[in-house]
Amino acid sequence: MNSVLRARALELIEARGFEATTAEDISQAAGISRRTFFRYFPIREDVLFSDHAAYLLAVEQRLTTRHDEPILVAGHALEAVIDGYLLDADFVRRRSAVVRPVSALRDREVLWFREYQTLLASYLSADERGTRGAIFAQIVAAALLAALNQVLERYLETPDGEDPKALFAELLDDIADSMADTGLRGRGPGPEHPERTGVVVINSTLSADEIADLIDKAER
Amino acid sequence: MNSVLRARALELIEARGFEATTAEDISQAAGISRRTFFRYFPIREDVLFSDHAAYLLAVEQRLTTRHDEPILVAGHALEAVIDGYLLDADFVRRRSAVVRPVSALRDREVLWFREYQTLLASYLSADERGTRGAIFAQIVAAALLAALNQVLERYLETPDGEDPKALFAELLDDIADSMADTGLRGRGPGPEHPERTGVVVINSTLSADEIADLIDKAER
DNA sequence: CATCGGTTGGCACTGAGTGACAGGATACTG
DNA sequence: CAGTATCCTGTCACTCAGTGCCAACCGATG
Repeated sequence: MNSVLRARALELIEARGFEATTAEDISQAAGISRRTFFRYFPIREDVLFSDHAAYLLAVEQRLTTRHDEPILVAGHALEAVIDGYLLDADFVRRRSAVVRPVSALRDREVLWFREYQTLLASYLSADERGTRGAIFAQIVAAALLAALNQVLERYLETPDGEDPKALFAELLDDIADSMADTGLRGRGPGPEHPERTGVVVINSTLSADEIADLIDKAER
Repeated sequence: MNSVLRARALELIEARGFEATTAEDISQAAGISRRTFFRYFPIREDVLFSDHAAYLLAVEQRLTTRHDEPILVAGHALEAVIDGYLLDADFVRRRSAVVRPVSALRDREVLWFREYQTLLASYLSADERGTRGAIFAQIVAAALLAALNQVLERYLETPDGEDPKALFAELLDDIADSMADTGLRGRGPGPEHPERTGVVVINSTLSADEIADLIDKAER
């Protein structure tokens, strides 16, 4: 039923536009009563976004069935959404065409993506101690979701573009790398491993000796 | 008027709760008609968020009146929001108390923050070439907004906590640093400054000599 | 058959949001 | 000053989202 409603709704909206398609219209087209429609979708806009509820479950699932660097686990979990989009490519493309021009729908979509973000953030902050950890978890989650969002958007607007999963994997790597070397660290910036020394040399065309020299000069 | 409405609305909502406060109630309390109320706030929830429209302008302003590393400019611009919160601390605290338990209001707030994000993203991607630049702009904007959001949230829940501007500055630094050394770069990862050499030493208790030694060994 | 939990439909109601129109205030012009 | 254009407000009427309530129905189970 759920998916019947979704299909009928999309057809009607494609034909008449979203604002001109009432809950009554959709229910009628699907052969149910208006009242029942609102039992399936307490918010009218969500007829078009029922898939996200499923993806959300899938993401949550994947968070628990993998053990690795937390950011990578989170990223891998998010791929469930890409998988969903790929499987349902036809629907998802048509949807995006009707969502884009309607602010109420765009807003609703943003809020769905927000769900993923809070899910990831709570996962990422689970094994982080202290306030800073929770903050960084939110930041990383936001970055991951922005990446996912961009990947999906690009996939939708250029059907024959880059492979979305590959692009996402690439972005995920970049994000994970970024977070690895700075204050945006999982286990807090330093105090827990005070004796550790890390050295990063970027884009160097210099020899080790010359670098050592630079360090000498920079020391204070 | 605008601010009168805001004040009356907050009082009523504090007293009866949001769902039980109709647009009619608010308009009446402010001495205007319901119709006029909707002229000020096409969406009822926005009575409580009128300040964001102003902040948004301030942020946009600041984006143009500073020249520096783009991420830092963006961060500096966002501080306008913190300034606003600090100036209007009383209102903003009472608001947060009524917003937190009401999902419709939380959602609306999320969408306001989304506005900042798209604003920053479009600024950040302005001088970025190519697809990658636009993607990274979105990611960075999302990270900055998550940071701002966390800062404000923490400020609201613990009145006597850390200085929000200081905390934000710190997070901004972290984010800017993260982006500086990896693929998440503004002007592309490296090729434009191939001769630059950067060295970062983290949490070192070692001397410069010992570090130079490490580099030697790591060299391949 | 009886009945019991879950789903549906019908009905009525509240309240958000909007279009149309009619004053009323204000400012500008000669 | 009178005349007029402009903007703001209130009134009325309407559509439609969303919800509570109750009655009917359906399938399973004893």
